This record gives sequence, structure tokens and C-alpha cells, in this order.
Amino acid sequence: MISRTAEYALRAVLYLARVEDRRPVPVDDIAGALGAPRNYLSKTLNELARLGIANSQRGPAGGFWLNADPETLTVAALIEPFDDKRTSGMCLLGGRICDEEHPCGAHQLWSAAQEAARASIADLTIAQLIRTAPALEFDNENGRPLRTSIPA
Amino acid sequence: MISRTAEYALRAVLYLARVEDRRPVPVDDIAGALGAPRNYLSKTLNELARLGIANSQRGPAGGFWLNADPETLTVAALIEPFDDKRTSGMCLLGGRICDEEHPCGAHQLWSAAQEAARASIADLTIAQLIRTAPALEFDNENGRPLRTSIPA
DNA sequence: GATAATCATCATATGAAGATGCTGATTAAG
DNA sequence: CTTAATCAGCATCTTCATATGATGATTATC
Repeated sequence: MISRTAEYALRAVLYLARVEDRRPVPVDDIAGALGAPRNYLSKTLNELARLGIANSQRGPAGGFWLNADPETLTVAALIEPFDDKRTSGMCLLGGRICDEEHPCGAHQLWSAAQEAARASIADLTIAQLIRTAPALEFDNENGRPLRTSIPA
Repeated sequence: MISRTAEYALRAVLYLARVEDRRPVPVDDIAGALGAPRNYLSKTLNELARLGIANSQRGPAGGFWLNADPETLTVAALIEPFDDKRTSGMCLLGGRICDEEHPCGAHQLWSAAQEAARASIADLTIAQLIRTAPALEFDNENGRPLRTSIPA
């Protein structure tokens, strides 16, 4: 449904949104908590910084911290820059003269299904998502969650 | 939302469902009508035949024709074997002890969104999809649609 | 049976997403 | 100023969906 990169971005933001007083968190810590590859996540976090969603700081005690407001940042807005943009755009009936101005019935049905999925997360904010879930259980020693991934 | 292969499969079935008297249609014709690569579509049609959705016949005047009943074949059932099965399955909050038995709130929200999208096409049949769209405009000469793809 | 049409299938190429490793740039702390 | 921590970024590798080209297997028609 969403690309893995987009999922990393979302989970990283959810993680950062829970960090007390917005102190910088090194990529290593975030990657460890998320179970994501370090350098790959680094690129994603870098992009989040460019988007203004996070801030970054180099050097000792540096890292990433959340810049956006969790109450207004929506899931849709967050993952949009990381999501797969190659939709085929072909008419399902293949051959019918059909576009956005003159959509065929099948096209309308299909678009409606896609919109239903999109709408269900369009207005969901990071803060709402966090509030619906109980607090993470952190390890007292290093501030990392006790578990980093979920078995199938 | 769905893989290109799944879309080929769906459009091929929609195409075959419109063929009068279920006569065999060569891959070349179907590929031409759909604007899909011939050999690639061939594999997909072959799979449809193995699934019992279509039949195939080699030799002159051979080809593929629909076997399944458009009134009972659903879009979901059709594209399922061709769809992308690599969902990450990771908990969005990354670190919460969370599985299907003990889902976190975020997990529930996310699953609900995915299910909403899936449900919207789960019961949609091929026949319903065709009835909502006007008939294809065929070229009298070769039986192919006048247009094979839709400009962006 | 020879021929041609057609499906079946294999081997390989391509492009993008995902992942890894290395090197360079920045910066706080001593 | 030196050191170490950390982000920034490049080059490459892997994997997989998608696509292409060639070859073999079947079968109707003559």
C-alpha cells in the first residue's frame, strides 16, 4: 500500500514525536529502534529535514529531531513525498476513449476505491495516531524500545 | 494500488468477457488491444488459464477465451494471484509489542484503512464492472478497439 | 506429412527500490 | 587545534517487477 521508504519516514516521525523535549537523536538510535538500515534511513531523514518536517544537527550530540507539529502534520502529507508516483493511469477497459473529463464507468468505480483508501488517512494526524496507541515501552538504559520489529 | 501485471490480467479478462460467443482470441490481438507487451501478457494469460479463469488452444485459430462466469468472478479474486504480496507487516510504531492477537491502536487504524480499500472491490464482479461502462468502440476491420491506451 | 499459426517457455535485459560501505564535511568538547 | 561524533553524500550491490527475444511444442488446414 505504501513504499517501504514511506513507512520508514512515517515510523521515524512517530518515533521522533515521542522524544521528550525534542533533543537530537542520532540516526543510529532511530535506525536501531525502527529496525531500519542505517544509511538508507539517513537519506530518508535527510529528506525529512529538507522538507522542514525534521531538523538535523551534525557533530557530537547531534542528530535529528522533529520540527513539524504532530497535531497538524497528517499521515498523507508526510508519506506523499516518499510514495510511489508511477500509477499506470490506463483505463481499465483498455480502448475506451476515457480521461478525467470523460471518465468511463469503470474508471469512476476504480477511482472511487482508490480515493476511499486515500481519504481514510488523509486527515489523520501524527498526534492522533500516537494517541490511539499506548506508550512505547522503553528500555531504561539506552532509551530504545524493548522490541524493534514484529514477528510475522 | 495494484501491480501492472494484475492490471493486465484484469483488463484482459474484461476484454475477453466482451468477445462474442467466446471464440479464441490470439495473444497478439489481446496485447494489441490492451497496449501490453506480447510475451509478457502471454505469461499472464497462461496463468489465467492455469487458474481456470480462461482457456487456451494452440495452433491455427487458437487463442484464449474466457472460461469463468463474469457474473460470479470478482475483481478481488481475479487480481489476487497477480498482486504484490510483499507487505511489510511491521508495526507502524516500531517497537511496540504488537501482533494480530494484540494489535496496537495504530495498527488497527492502518489495517482499517487497508481493509476499506480492499472491501470496495471485494464483491465487485467482472459483469458489474462491464455494465457500468459503455460498450467499447470496435474497428470493423480487425475487431480491435479504436484506441488502445489513454494519454496522460 | 508439410506448412503455418499459435501457445508455452526459457534466457536474458532493464529500471527502480532497497540496501550497504566508504569517504568527506561539520561541529561540540577538551 | 585536535579529536571524536555525527550528518551528508557518493558509488555500488542486490532484488524484483517488468519487458524482450528466441526457441520449442502443439494443432488446424491443405
